[in-house]
Amino acid sequence: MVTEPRQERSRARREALLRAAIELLAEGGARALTHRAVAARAGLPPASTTYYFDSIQQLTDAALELHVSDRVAELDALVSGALAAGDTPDEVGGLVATALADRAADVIVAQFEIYLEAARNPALRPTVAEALDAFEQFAARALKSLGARDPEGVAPAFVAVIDGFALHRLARPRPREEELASLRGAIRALFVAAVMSDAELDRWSRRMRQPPKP
Amino acid sequence: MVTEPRQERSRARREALLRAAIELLAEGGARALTHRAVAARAGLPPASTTYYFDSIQQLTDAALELHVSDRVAELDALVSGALAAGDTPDEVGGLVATALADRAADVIVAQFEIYLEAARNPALRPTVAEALDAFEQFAARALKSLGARDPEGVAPAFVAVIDGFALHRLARPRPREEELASLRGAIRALFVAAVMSDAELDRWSRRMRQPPKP
DNA sequence: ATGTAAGTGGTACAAATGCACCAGATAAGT
DNA sequence: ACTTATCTGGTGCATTTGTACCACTTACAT
Repeated sequence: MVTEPRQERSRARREALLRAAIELLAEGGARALTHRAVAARAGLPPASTTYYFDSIQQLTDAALELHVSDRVAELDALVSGALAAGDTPDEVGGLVATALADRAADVIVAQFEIYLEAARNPALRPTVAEALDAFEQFAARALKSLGARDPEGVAPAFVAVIDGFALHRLARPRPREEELASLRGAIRALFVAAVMSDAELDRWSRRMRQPPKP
Repeated sequence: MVTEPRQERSRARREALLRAAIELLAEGGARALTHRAVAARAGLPPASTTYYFDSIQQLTDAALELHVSDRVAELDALVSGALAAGDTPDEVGGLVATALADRAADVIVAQFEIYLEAARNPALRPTVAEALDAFEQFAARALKSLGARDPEGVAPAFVAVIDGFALHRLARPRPREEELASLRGAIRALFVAAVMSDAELDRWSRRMRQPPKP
């Protein structure tokens, strides 16, 4: 068992190891997360990893948790900024879309690695759930301030579409303008649907062509 | 260099190794993909992996490609089925949403591992891009048959929201009904926006409350 | 049928990896 | 100042891993 560091320099070293781990994870996937590689990336002796963490799994988990809390803080600033800077809903949506589309790839890769790891390791779920809930609360806050009828109900879709776009962007980069147009369109679609009443949605839904029978 | 198998039994063995690799990838991530583990899972001797593949990386890539083509075939059947079975757009959307939400977790995990691997290994990009394009073409086909104004333009958002929901479901499982309601709502929002004209969208957009200045 | 290419299964081994250990240095509490 | 807990950096080792090797069997073309 390893206890939390009591000295400042030590705390900094521990954190350096975690950030090095995140970098390696983003660059090379879980395979790249070895004691030696993490220590080397952090510029620390090989044994430092085993001093601060009982196992490589524990190191990984701790790194994921740190990254998650970083992302929550980042989004907090982003949403506040967009709401303060944007004059119209489309502008706010555009600002958020741009900021999210411009995130560094390795940050996103690491975040998604965490989601996947949480899928197999339930011990990580509470941390991830907290982050996802936080993301959705930010979205709900923004949606509410724009007059959405059911901010909490729409928020998950909002976060989902953003992460979905990010995931696809990693795997198949598209021209930035095309990507942004798509993302803005999706955000606007969710915005509009969020302010429509059920009856109005139904009315529009009925305007769609019926699927042709083969 | 390893050539394609000439004998049927051999081809089957190669494929068994690839499917075993996908299983292991879903269960334990990239760390779990070792020669021995793959061979053991496939019930084959340890050396079979080195006979069929030059390196573990090549094995991994081949496995990812196989999985991708499986998913494309699966979606083909799904979309055709939903379009044939659903009477209204909401029904079609509901059918698709349900089928997608009910996919086995390990299938989705493997798929997303592939996206992330493509982010770091550009050699995989063409394969993944092909799959994403195929997904979007299916979506565009469905959207078009429902009367969307710009099916190709909306399709990426459609696929993004579906994958986004899937990703979040892995990391933070929610009650099935809640999840389905969210997903159906998002799909309906994209449907409705897809049949609205730009002018109509603008009109609705203007109905939103302006963000309050702090 | 028979020679050759393809496939099989077992073993071997160098390298990498996770983790343990420990002697000395450093900081914190008294 | 002194003592104790914490931290550091180096080395050692058992396991696991990737890959090479090879004797043997099976399938296929001639």
